[in-house]
Amino acid sequence: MNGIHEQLRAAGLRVTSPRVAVMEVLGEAQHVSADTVAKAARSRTGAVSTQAIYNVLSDLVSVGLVHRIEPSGSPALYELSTRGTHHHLMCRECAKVVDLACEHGTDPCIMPPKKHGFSDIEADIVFWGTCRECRTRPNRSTNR
Amino acid sequence: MNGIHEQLRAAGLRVTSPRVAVMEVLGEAQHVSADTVAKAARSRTGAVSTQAIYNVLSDLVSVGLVHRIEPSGSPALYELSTRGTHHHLMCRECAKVVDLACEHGTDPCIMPPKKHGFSDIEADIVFWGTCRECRTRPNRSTNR
DNA sequence: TCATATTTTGGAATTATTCCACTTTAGGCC
DNA sequence: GGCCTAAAGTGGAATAATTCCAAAATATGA
Repeated sequence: MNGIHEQLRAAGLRVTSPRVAVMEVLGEAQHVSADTVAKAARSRTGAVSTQAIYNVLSDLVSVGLVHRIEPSGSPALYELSTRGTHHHLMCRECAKVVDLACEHGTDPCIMPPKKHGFSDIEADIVFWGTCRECRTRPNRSTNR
Repeated sequence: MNGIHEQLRAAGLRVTSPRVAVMEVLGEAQHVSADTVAKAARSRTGAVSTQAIYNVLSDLVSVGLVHRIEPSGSPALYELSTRGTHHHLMCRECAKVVDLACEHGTDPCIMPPKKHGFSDIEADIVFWGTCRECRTRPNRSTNR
């Protein structure tokens, strides 16, 4: 019934409460930071060490259950891999994130033309822009 | 004669020794970290504060003279914008960087299909892979 | 040459993440 | 059902990259 236990098992991971809590949190929120995951997991399980959160997230990413987005300058964000491949569009000013299907076909956008001897190539593309709200907000400060 | 002074002026920036030093450093090296820039600038100009390096790099990026690459998990890298638009292929293990022309035409790879109300959209695509040297190195440790 | 806005300095603070040594726990086994 | 052992978690300190702040220095243009 509870798919999380089975997913963990299938991935060769032991079922522990931090892991279950993190999976549950990620099931309810999209692209969240480690810190956000930690808070949400704690309000669910009680005490969970920060280290455990990072370990769990790292393990889940390793086995492919979770996807890590690492936007420039912002802390890494995590989401369940089950949502399918997509990229992200992020506001430079308020860090809002919009999911973005790659509509230019499949490979071209995510595979580089020449491999240069590299293997296992992948790309997470984060597009940066300024969202409407930020753009039209009255007195916003310039960039520095 | 010295294009750097003029480039700075044209961009509306005052000509200061940290700025000139940083521009010179970037003229000789590709995709270097702030720390590397700092060391190289110091060996050229004498003392330059870390803060100045960050300020200068940030200013140069703002006016478009310098391009910042922000690979996931690694410190930001900087390079002169004059080298034209290209993306990067980086080794997960040794952080080696290969320049990569986008050969799938121009727009498709760097513009998202729908703007979702965002403006000034851009993307720096960093492809990740494992380079030949790392892949064939004998006893490399697994990922955690 | 001077005034002033812009830059730089130095030092401390932050943020995100990782390291380390020790304790706890999940899950196979008798 | 209760051990055993490897796997996972804890707590606390450490690190790395970057930013904040207030004071001192300096580039420019009037």
